[in-house]
Amino acid sequence: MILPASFYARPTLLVAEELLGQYLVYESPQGKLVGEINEVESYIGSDDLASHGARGLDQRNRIMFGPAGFAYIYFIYGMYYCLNVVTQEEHFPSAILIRSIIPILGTDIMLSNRSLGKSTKTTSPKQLTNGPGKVCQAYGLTTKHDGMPLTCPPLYIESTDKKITTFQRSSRIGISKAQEHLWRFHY
DNA sequence: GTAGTGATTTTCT
DNA sequence: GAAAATCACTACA
Repeated sequence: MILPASFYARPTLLVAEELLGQYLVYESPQGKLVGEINEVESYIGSDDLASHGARGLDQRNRIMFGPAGFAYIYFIYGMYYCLNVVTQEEHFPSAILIRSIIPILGTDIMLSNRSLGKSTKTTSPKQLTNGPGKVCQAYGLTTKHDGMPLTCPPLYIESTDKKITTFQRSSRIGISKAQEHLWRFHY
């Protein structure tokens, strides 16, 4: 079953925890892609200095201030995109960054999307989508998908009835601020 | 195996 | 002008 908007319209840390083990599905032009979410990070409120929402509403982060259940995709480091899921109520900046997934279906499509022409040695199937930039590249997601709903095809998260109870918490990756928050969940 | 660094562009100061 | 929610390549152990 597709997770409804009401699932996302709850406290961000709770949603992040329950997203582990669910399937991120994208019915791409090339075919259906499915992956199990195994790493997420939360970005919550205007007090979270590591969050784009901390500096107030602007052109890039406006989706974070919108209602729950939408995709927030932004461009970073000149070459990568990151996919977030917007949570909680409208006007409150909060989102969950999908950091890593395990490919389930459409692995060949993901591989061709990533088109790693050079090094096939260091790229094992496990490393295909084990980073936020890689997930977007494998799924073919760009800022064209920014603000797209996650509650209906082609892009949505499928509930697996699986509840991950053994996961780890740690500080977030790739940021320099607010590292005291253990808002990264993975297993 | 780990450690260090270049790529590249959007956005804010 | 500088930093950024990253990744892959190179060098060295």
